[in-house]
Amino acid sequence: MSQPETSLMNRLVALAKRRGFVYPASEIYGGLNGFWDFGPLGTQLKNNLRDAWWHDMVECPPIGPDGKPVSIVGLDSAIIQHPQAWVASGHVGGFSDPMQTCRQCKKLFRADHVPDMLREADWVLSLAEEMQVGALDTLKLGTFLQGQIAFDGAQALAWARKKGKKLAPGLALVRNPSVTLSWLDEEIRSNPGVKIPFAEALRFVATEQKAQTGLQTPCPNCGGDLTEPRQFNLMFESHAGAVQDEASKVYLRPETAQGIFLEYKNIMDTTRVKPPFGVAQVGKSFRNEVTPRNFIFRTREFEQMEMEFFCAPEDGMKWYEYWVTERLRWWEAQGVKKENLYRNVIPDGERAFYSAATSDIEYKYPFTAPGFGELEGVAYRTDYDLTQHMKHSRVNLEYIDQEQGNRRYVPHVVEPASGLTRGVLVLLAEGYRYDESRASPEWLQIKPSLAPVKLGIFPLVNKDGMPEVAEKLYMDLRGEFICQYDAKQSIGKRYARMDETGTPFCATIDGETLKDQAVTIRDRDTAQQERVSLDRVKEYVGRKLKG
RNA sequence: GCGGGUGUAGCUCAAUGGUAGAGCUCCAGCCUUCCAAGCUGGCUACGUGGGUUCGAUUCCCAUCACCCGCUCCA
Repeated sequence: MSQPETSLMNRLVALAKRRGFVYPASEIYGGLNGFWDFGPLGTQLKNNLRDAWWHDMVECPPIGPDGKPVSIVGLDSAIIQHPQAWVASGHVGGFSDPMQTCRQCKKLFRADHVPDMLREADWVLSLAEEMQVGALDTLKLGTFLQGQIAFDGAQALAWARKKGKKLAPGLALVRNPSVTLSWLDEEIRSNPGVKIPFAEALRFVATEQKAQTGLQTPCPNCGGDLTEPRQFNLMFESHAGAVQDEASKVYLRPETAQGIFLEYKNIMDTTRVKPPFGVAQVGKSFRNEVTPRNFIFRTREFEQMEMEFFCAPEDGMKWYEYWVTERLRWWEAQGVKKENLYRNVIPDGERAFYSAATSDIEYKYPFTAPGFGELEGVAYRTDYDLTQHMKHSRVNLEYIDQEQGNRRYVPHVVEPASGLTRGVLVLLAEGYRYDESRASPEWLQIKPSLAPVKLGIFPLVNKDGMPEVAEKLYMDLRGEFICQYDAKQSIGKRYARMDETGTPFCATIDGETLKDQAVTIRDRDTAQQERVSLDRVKEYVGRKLKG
């Protein structure tokens, strides 16, 4: 079927605004980068998704591998916690990533990624290759070992001198031959026949040449000069109390997870849970993202649905696999098509340092398609968090398992961390339909139980006693599920309005109703109608909402 | 943060150095017996701040927001 000219994302943003799902925050003041407001329908949709998650996590958790329901309790911790908590979690140190920009090509890099990127940079590799080729005759230079370039120091030295300066693994040599050559001299003298790993050479040069020559680390992209690393603190800061000094500084949480670890002991002491068990929390988090982008995909204020699952160390991987599978299944159950979901297993080296295994559950967003973008991360965090908080707080967080002869251990943690804000985007993108054969070409196919409005109630025409019957039906049902009474304009227009907001059912009172006490119920997806007697509408819709 | 693009009504667009139109939406009324029908009327806009000019929505500068790319990330 034909699609309109504007991109799917543009149409989604327009529809979201037109129908009151999502507005730009502070729009009358020109907006604020990275912030969005949820309108009446968007709030309802978000709450419905949140409630579904809460129900399936806390109120009625899934069945575990042993055939019994897993044990999960809920929590709502403060957004602002003791500043030390963020030191312990690593956010104060690790979350403020130093970034560098290239003065030539203007690209931005995380400073700690630069060495790795350099190792694989095209211009470095091509220089290495050149060196290798030149070496074949006489020097036997350059071998590739596990992605690293190692070279024989003495031969590299000779080769470099012969060539003048162009020696690559010593990328270093290219940029500052004298410093590196003298370093090589030293290394070779003290240790003849040494093989010098590329990364080591690089690290040396990064510090040495900077100290001696003022030259900065080269750019992985073009070889140009990078700026000094600049601190980007991703955490929002505020002050607790009226006095704004260093001592009163606090942070808005960048993730909800830590609140769970902080309350771990209290929950253990008061609620009779024991490993394996989970603690679930939904709430706002804040990050000063470098680049908020893509509508509500990356925002500076966002909402997370996180669950920390505590288990014995030896069971960590088992539960990790369990939760990856379970979470994929859950998103499918919310109406997300299997082919639009993807499990991205994060490889070694790309994971957070504390994680022994991580899988991202990714969705084929309109702006990533045909690729995928993150929706939820399932991380096996080992005992990192609890151990850190033990160190910093000096409170013992070990579990003593009396069923295993008073065995002591720090529980391991598997964390399914989902973006609620992103989930709403997924529901909108997944539900968006464009079909020119319909009177309402644009409509939202949202799972009925998640739809903001469940039932539209219309008198076919605004006379002959129909409004009275419709109003009575509305009064009867408004306590059961969210209904909308609408008597304005033509019936087709009212159906179309409901289609755009994703309302799954519309009950219409027509001329026959007065005789047979029945209404037609129109299905959003098929536009088919079914005649249902007035006293059975509640049961009929209620049943459909469950299905 | 860098580069590129865009900014006129709720949405999609137009015109113009002399303060702006259309379609759809929305609201009110009439009408209307099942898929955005019709008639009448109504509300609503030049992102913001400077500069040039007699006069700026239009030209220039800055800024803000959004989109694309780099990068980051739940």
